[in-house]
Amino acid sequence: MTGTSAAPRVRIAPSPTGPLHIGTARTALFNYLFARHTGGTFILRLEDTDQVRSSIAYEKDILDGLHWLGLGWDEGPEVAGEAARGPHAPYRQMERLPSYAAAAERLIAADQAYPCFCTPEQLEADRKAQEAARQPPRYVGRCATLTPEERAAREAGGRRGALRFRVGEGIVAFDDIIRGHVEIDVSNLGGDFVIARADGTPLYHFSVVVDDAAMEISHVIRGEDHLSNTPKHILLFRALGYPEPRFAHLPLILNADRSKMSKRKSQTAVLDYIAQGFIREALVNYLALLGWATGTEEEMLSLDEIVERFDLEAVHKGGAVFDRERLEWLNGQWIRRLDADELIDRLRPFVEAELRAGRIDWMPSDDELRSLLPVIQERLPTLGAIGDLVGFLWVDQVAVDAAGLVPKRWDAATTRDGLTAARATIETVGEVTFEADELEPPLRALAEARGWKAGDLFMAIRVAVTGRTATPPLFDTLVALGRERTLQRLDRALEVLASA
RNA sequence: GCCCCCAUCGUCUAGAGGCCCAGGACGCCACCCUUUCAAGGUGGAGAUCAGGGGUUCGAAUCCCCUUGGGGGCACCA
Repeated sequence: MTGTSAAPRVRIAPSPTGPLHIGTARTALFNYLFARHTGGTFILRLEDTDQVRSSIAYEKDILDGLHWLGLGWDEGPEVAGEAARGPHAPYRQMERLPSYAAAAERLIAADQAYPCFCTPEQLEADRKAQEAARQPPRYVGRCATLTPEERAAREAGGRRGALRFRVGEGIVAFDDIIRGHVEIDVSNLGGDFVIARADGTPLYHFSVVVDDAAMEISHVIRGEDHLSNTPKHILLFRALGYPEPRFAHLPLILNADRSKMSKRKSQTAVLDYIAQGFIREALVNYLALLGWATGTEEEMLSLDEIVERFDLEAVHKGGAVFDRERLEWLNGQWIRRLDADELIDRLRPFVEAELRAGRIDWMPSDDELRSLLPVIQERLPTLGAIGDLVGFLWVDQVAVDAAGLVPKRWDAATTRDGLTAARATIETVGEVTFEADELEPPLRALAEARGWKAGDLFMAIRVAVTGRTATPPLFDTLVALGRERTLQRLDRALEVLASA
């Protein structure tokens, strides 16, 4: 156990082998929450020792995503011209190789680790045999008892061994902050495990321990998938003479079928959520409530409010299914809370995306967006829904077909009459000012005079000018469209009806 | 196969022995509002608290077993 009085030091240690995953974001969030709540330090470390799968592009995606979420770190790697921050730089494991080599030397000197010359083929054969015998996979220990002469002989042949850690015997116990007392017999660990590749690069179980010790991590808060591996880490902390941090294993985020959330079955990339128009307030709020609750009935909480209330010991043990519908609801709630300027700023990129995708023909001005806010703000489940909601305002022409133009209770002839009359009314009324309040009464009067249900007439107009049956309120929509374009679209619809 | 973890409405959860024949939210249904769609309001369906044993005057809450689910067991992280 570490000292209890010092401020906590926690870390998020993603490996840049893929885009920022929802699960990583949640783990980062909980570490951040714990650090901020306790006045501790939040550290970011990149675990890039898997050279084959790691890439700088993923690293950027992860860092950008965490920034986007508002989860700033106190200590972390240099990035984009910025110097590394914190007393334990560097924060990329591939830049810390000497420290692992030194730790490895100490273990070898103490005979707690030894080189293993087994080939991948041999290991694979062992595994197959164990599987056939219905035995759990485990390293058979072929190289555990090599004499110095035997080692020398193998090394003379130019072969370099991977480094294995001697697991020994006994039971490792620890008190997980979330799960309570956990005990595991090391005989179930699968035998002596590899801590460094033949090329000298460290493996996760090793580098994570060396770095957590070096960076004085006091609380290791991570996913439950690491629970079974924790004894390996504890063994290494002890062998290296380092104090053991406290552990807290978070429940997993699950697919709908309750398996660990995966790319195959769920949308896992944070960047994809961002691209669809989920906002950080909602994502953070939602993620915080996956596996943790305030104990009250409040559920819309800002990051700061969550920090205030967060309690690691109140985190659940059971996994939680990721429910996108609930996220969308929360997102809509948060969008409605955004003030005008903020919403416009956040909406702009999504309108630009519509333009790039060719779904609209020009870019509306900020003022135009602002004037639309009263009717769209409560209708956006995501920012990305903007195009679908009002994209028809920014296209040269909407697609309408004769059948679609005719309201359910009407026929083509009535629709023709209705639109013709409505056009005339709108043209007349709109001569002076073109406002929703001015347009509605005369059109209602028109419907009344002709014995039409106002809703039917409105629906015919709606489809004629927007090409859709579901839109924001009609008169606001006409105003947004403007008199000229409203009339043009009515004319166009009438032409379509005539030629049908 | 072995080890570990977990278990309250479909989902996220409240609940830390009596306030619970279980509360809230999402989703679903109905109604209200209403020109459509949303939003909002009101109401409803939905959990014998996985099952079975205990402990206790009393258990969703404590213990045990069973079942179910998940995770781990790489020269991945």
